[in-house]
Amino acid sequence: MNLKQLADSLNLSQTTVSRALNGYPEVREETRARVLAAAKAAHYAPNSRARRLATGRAMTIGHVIPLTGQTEMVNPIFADFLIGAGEVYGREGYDLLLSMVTDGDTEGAFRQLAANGSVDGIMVQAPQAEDPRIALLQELKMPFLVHGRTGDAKGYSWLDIANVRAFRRATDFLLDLGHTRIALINGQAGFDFAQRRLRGFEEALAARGLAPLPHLVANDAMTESYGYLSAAAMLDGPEPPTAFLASSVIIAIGLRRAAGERGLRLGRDISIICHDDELSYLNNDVGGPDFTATRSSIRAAGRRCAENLIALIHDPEQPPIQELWDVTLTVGRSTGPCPTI
Amino acid sequence: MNLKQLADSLNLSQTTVSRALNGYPEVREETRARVLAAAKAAHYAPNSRARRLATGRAMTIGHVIPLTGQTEMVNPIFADFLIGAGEVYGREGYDLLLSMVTDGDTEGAFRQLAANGSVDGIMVQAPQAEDPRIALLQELKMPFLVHGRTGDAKGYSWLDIANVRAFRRATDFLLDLGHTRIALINGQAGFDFAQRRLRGFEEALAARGLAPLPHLVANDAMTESYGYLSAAAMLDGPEPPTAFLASSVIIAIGLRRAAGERGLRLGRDISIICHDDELSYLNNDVGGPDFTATRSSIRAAGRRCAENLIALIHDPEQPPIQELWDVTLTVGRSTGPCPTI
DNA sequence: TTGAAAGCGGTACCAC
DNA sequence: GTGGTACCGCTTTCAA
Repeated sequence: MNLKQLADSLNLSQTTVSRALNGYPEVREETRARVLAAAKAAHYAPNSRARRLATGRAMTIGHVIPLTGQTEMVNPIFADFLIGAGEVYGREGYDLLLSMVTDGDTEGAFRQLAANGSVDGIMVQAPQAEDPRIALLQELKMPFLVHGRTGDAKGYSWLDIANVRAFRRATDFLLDLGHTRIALINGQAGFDFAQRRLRGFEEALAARGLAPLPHLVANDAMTESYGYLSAAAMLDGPEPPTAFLASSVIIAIGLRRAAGERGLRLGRDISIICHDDELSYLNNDVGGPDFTATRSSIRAAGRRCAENLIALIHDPEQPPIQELWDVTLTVGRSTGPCPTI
Repeated sequence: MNLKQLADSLNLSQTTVSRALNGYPEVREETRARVLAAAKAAHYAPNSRARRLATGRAMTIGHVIPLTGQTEMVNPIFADFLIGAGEVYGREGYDLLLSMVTDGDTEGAFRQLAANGSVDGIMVQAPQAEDPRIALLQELKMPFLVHGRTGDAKGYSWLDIANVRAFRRATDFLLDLGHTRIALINGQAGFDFAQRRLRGFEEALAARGLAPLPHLVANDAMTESYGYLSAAAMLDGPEPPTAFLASSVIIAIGLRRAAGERGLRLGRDISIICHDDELSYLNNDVGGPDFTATRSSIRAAGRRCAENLIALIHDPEQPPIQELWDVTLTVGRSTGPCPTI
């Protein structure tokens, strides 16, 4: 059943039926009711391909995932962000186009999406401190929103958390408890967020005349085994840390395993503050059951990014959206307070 | 730049240019070369919206993710399967449409996708033993492929692993080591895979005159905390298990933590066999660094499912594709052999 | 080997 | 309020 057939069956023109279906005001209410009833009865649904061609809009938003080696996006974060964004897209009538780039040619993928008009906008995740994707998307005049920022965060739209502030505060918290040997298990150094988190860490230490201990700072792709291995090495090495600051839940899972194996109980023998990217979450026990809090905050981040990207698509001329989220420091959710030294 | 403009600039018809670009044989090679060169120079890319309308194909495959409560798909598996499938789709010129269903109305989502023609096929994941999605998609005449099976696996296409065999073999392995108190940390009982895995477990035990110990069998959504809590309870309770059979890496992560906290070393004090869904993986230490093996096998599953779904879309009349993957039992990858009793 | 023209199924402008 | 009709940009007969 297509529009023409529906219109014929009602003895109306396609125009009128289309207007009735799309809520245009100039249709008589009685007519609209008839049309709606007939459409429902016939299980009519407008062909999205035709509609897209006619309107010139793809009603689709692209998420492009680079799959090259280390830089690859980490699982839990990736999935939950996607889910949050997907919820909003669905609600707003947009489809989510997920594009995997395996050959490292993200640039080509963007150009392709722009040239063949299959998306109305693109979500950019995990920006590097200097990220060529920004300039490219600007050149392509493709609406986009970045989750996170580059070092120079001017002239484009992004949503990010206040990484420096979050890590300064978390470090302060641990310092207040008397810790002096605090380890920072950070993400890969190229990512902007990792640089900002390090800065927050350094600033808090500097304010008390301290500096990061080189053997207690690690950078790598945020995985469980990285958390485990780096924590194990630090705990077994000289001058082991008395507290950890983990850059992600996934790291903290490994970290928690290393601590557990050594009989160190969280919140008593050792402090772990886990930051979770995104809407933000900071605690000392890596979340309650199933990381529910973390997962839902990441989803919330996905939702807010999606909402803002859609706003940008609807009005590309608006000034850049730039929103900084502050982090909530939640402590002792299930393991009690962090230990003092 | 569209086809008409490109054709005009070459003093050719749209027809010829289209044919040249799409590799039709009746174009003179010289003409084709001219067209190709001009298209490249002009950065021409056919408008996908127009092409989809004209061909009647969406060149898109839908993955529908239900987000209702417990049944929700577990993160790592979800993401890696998606990545594997996405690789293949991209290579074959298909887009991946990801649709989140938040209100529980998966049926409505399927009907919508079918009616408005925005996908050419649908990938179905995590089927229940009896799953209404199968009949619905058949009724809608929408090509689909199921990763996993229902209890009655007839009349539709699926790829699945040999769950019964895998769990029988894993249980046998543990029994051969002398274990008698083996715990099974399984997925939710409604899922077909959980039922088959239980069956394999039971069969292996029965062959030696044993039966599952009720206090050592657990069913729930496969999460880290579920693995942790159920293992902790069993280890601290009466008649603790000497070996675990975990239904997923994510469970095994939690399980490993519980063991670690109690000073039990894997492969020495306790045996853990972790099964990973999908293409399949079975070992005693939950995979090497970063679960690389597990993740890549799940991706491989995604790839194979995608390839088969595309084959099905290209020829919907072919007999159902039904493929059973056998599992490899890998032991002692990094922690040595499993302990004998 | 090439071209003219009729779709594909909607949307939206312009009359009435 | 309703209808006629010209697109949207490409594919695909059918003719030449």
